[in-house]
Amino acid sequence: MSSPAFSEPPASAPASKSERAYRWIRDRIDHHRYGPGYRLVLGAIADELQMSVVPVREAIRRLEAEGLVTFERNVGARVAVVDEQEYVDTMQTLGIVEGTATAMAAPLLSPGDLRQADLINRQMHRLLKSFDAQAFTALNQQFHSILFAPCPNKQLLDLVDRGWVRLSGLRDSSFSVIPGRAEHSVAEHADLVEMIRAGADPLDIELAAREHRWRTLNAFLDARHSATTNTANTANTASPNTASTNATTRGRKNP
Amino acid sequence: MSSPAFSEPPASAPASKSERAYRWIRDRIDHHRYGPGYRLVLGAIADELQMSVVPVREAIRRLEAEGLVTFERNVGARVAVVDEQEYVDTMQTLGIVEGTATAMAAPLLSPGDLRQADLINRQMHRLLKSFDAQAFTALNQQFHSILFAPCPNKQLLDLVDRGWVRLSGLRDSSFSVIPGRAEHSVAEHADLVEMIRAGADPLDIELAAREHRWRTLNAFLDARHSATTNTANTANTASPNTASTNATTRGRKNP
DNA sequence: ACTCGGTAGATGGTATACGATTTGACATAC
DNA sequence: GTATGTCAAATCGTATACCATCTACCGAGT
Repeated sequence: MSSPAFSEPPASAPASKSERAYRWIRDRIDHHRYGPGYRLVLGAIADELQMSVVPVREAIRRLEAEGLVTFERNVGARVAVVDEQEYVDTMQTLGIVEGTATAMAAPLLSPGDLRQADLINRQMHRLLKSFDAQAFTALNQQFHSILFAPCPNKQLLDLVDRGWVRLSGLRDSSFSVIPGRAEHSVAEHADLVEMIRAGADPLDIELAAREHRWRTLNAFLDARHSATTNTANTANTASPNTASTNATTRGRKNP
Repeated sequence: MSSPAFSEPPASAPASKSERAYRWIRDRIDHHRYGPGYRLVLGAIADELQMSVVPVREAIRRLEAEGLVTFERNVGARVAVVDEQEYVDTMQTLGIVEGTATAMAAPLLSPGDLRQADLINRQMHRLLKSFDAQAFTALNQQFHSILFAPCPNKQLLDLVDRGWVRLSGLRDSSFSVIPGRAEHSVAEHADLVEMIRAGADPLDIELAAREHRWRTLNAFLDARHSATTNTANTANTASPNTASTNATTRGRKNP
């Protein structure tokens, strides 16, 4: 009864195929395997996952509703392209909801949590020398996740989560594109933790967290507008997606 | 309820069936034809809309992703039941995003817009005598919609919209359950418009709008906790859904 | 009476099949 | 050389069919 040939699917959690498809696609989007603009072809995905197109369609509907993919009738779905305007909007919105979530979570954070956050920030500080945007971004998310995790409002946490996911398409580049932003970010992190530890007014914490994110946004916009011609090249070296994006935006096929 | 500018398909091309199914179901949820807990049976809906179940399934996936319906594998979908905790969370979240949206929109409001808002609030004031929760709520939404409509952040507007939709299941009862809340609400509306007209600090506007909503929430919670036994009856007379909800929660069929 | 177990019907899950639409390319005319 | 028309391939949209699973009901055993 241990492991006969039959009854291969794990009896414990037989997730539906559409669920599997959803997770599979989402995973590839999250991990940048499918960059912005990548065409999601039903048949191909179904084939690769060894299922029919129907579950894949449903998965894509969900992703569409979540704003992760765009959809055009009779043409198909592609990973949502985050243009500058959307990036700005999302970043702004994330600042708002994350700020409030952090403020709501602040009184519920244990000393251990705060120490953990400090630890991560210290790691980020060390990373400043041999700078690795990928790793830095990952730590950044960890840091903030700790701070807003105890927020009792599930809705709000969900929104924060979605904001992060939406940005995942190009958030690597944020730090790499903006000179000096990473250093400031680390310093602001330390301040934020200190405020929480000191039991500051929730509204102050909220605004501090919000401003922290908005400053990154503003730095991005400044850098973008001052050096318009140069940015393209910088972005190219930082994110390997750019090339494929350009290639896939025009034609119908994926490379 | 009515989504903002985007997500409106060009009228020229006939909408896909899954799109039609989506709108059809969503409309019934918005208009309380399908109350919380109502079972959405694929076959029945497909039959009524004269299509196969496949498009209906996709529509339900979208609704699921939007949080309007809950789903259980091999059992089916039902209109999301908003329990007290969810109501609180949603109301709180709505206060946050709506507050910021209102603040962002404030400098972009024309004198005409403000007059329009005033007009609606005056109507609400008149309604206070012959009180009609349904109408009052509708006007309330109109009022706030005017105030946050020019907010340039589409993401944020989308979140506000979703918040309103999520609450539509029981927001009628908010005003009817809470004694005196409607009066205060009208007064706060007037204050809010005046602040905007005077060009107040955006942060002040934001917090005023937020507090306005949170006060409704707090009033609801107070009323709920002080008179636990009585509230149930009041709610019953206000919302006809309650009976059917109880009936459908246990069994699998809808009445 | 109560519980357990089995069975039938209802409903969801998925595969397959076929029609509809779009796209890209090639050929032809100007 | 450019524009336009035609066609085939790719892909999406939907219907139908069939299997899997759940629920409700009913009868046997205690």
